[in-house]
Amino acid sequence: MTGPEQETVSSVAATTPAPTAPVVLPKTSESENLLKIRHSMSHVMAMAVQKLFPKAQVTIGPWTEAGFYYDFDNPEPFTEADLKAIKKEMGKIIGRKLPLERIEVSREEAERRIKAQNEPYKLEILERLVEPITLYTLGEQWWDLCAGPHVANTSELNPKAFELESVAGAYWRGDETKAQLQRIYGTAWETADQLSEHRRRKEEALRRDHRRLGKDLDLFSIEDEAGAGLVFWHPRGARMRLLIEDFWRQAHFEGGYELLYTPHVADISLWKTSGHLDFYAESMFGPMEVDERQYQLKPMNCPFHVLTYASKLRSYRELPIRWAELGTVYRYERPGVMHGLMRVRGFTQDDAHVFCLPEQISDEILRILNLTERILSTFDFSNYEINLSTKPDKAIGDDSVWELATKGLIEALERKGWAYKIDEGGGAFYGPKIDLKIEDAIGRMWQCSTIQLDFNLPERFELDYIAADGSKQRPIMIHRAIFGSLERFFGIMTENYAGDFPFWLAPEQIRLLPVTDEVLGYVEELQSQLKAAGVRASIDRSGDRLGKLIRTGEQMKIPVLAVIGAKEAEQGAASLRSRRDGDLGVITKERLITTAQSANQDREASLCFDDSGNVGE
RNA sequence: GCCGAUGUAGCUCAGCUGGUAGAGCAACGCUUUCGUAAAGCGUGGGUCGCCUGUUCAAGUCAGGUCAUCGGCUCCA
Repeated sequence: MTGPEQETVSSVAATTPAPTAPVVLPKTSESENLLKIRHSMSHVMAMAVQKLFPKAQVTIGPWTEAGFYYDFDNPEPFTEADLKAIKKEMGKIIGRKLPLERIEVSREEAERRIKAQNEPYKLEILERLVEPITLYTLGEQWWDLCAGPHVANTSELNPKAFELESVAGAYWRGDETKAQLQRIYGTAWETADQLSEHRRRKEEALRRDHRRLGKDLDLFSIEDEAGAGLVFWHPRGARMRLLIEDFWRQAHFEGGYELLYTPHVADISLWKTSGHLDFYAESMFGPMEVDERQYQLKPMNCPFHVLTYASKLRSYRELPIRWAELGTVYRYERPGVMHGLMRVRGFTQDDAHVFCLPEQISDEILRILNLTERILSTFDFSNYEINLSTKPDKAIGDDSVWELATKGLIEALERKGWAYKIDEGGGAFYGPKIDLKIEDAIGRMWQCSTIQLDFNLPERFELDYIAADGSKQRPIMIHRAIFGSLERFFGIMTENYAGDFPFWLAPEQIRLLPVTDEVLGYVEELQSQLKAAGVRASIDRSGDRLGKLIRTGEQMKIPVLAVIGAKEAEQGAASLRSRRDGDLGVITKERLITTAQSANQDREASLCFDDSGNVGE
């Protein structure tokens, strides 16, 4: 468990950030200067590439949040060594203090200049440009079609504040049927300090990578032999998942839901009826034949919940019906797209469906928003970005239904008091939706939760209920997921906490560290008492010295390490060291047990003792 | 699926232009019974992702395949 790699990892974790003034990284979108730098830097790179690789044709080269990239069509892919050479050439160009000049040209003039250079992609770009057509020269020789803005001279570019980061394939115009280009990614800043801060952040993201932590903390694995995108939950990860699921179930029961279990496969006719076979087939595992019937592994849970609804006659008095399920689904993902727990082929949705009356929409959505907030905030996600997506051009259902439903969503958001953006026409063909993104500890946004109205499935399965007047009516169906995918959420949460899980969620909460073998009897007694109280306590029996026991415990990010030597054993106590809060002092075992127990009950992030009642010094 | 890179012990990695594998940590054993981030010594452990080919000889070369990583595309 302890490799050289881990040493780096844990020493980063152990050292508090340097107390020097923090470098604030400006965003391209906020800094005109940075935007110019990056724009110009991409031109400098393109010029460097064309000098070193005369056959390279240029395409586009925009700025990004952390830098810039440029796509080239080059007969040979660029290598790492090429990047070094390109960077060196860029340094030379910058050193020559070349002016960048904006020139406005006629379409004909631009075309003439491009043809002279034999740049077919530029010609294609030109076709789509509207006047005024501008180009920027870089020195005497080189120019590119560009709207700008740019720095006035390469002397404004800091040769110590940029780096070429990677090379990757990219399609022309992002279309996979078009030519594959070579994209070179770079990062560029105003100062060298900003560049090193950018590097530090990249390392920080690496340190938090759930794939790394999943391995180091022994939470899960993905096994080649079983196949890509299929997750094995190890005992420690499984324990955490169970805690998450238990909390989720409790929250759902309290939130007025009932839970369902449905099969993993069903006769393929179900997927014909639902329409998935028509519009979702390429994301589905192929069918399997059993007893001359075709069965289909489920990519979604909804048809099962719909069938459950349809299993008997429903009255309006029953509505709203709220059913949730932790349903494991399988989806075909193309090779090469899998990514740790974030993108897999088998995952568990925290899926729920609400069947309700049209006039109940707003109440039900509000109820879902409240439950969503409750569940996400328990994992310390409390900054949200909300999108409301409305009717697209191609849609089913009457305008009046869409209007009613969209109004219901807006009303719920207003009642909740949450700010939201409207994505006009961004809804699914079968109904409007609300998507919610959460912000993690290092400012990244992740979309997990989604609430979608569905006018399609009730229609296809001819769902109905008996209304007050005795007539048959179609219910409104709402799909919603809060975690989205349990696997993916687990990955996001792991990165959010950087593996330093809150006390209640940690797979191993308290590790007892015997200073000598003499105290093992007492340590074992304490462990079984903690376990009896539902606290996940373990004993480090390695026989290593205390320093090593602590080191190992910290590396495994155990929330509480309990040092027990002769003194503590005699006092019936433990000397506690909290990963989050440092030394907690010597605490009697009774207090430790009750405090840990209530911390579990209240889902606390750490153990908290007030000062009274500590044992001696 | 596409472009590029990678795949050697449980982990992290070394192994030059082909001559049947090494280190550190981990594991195990012995000694040490130790007080808040690594005690000492020793032992075991790999058909070098998999298949096929070239060669007297393949971890090393070639082809295929699977997986992983960085992207593209797609998406929970």
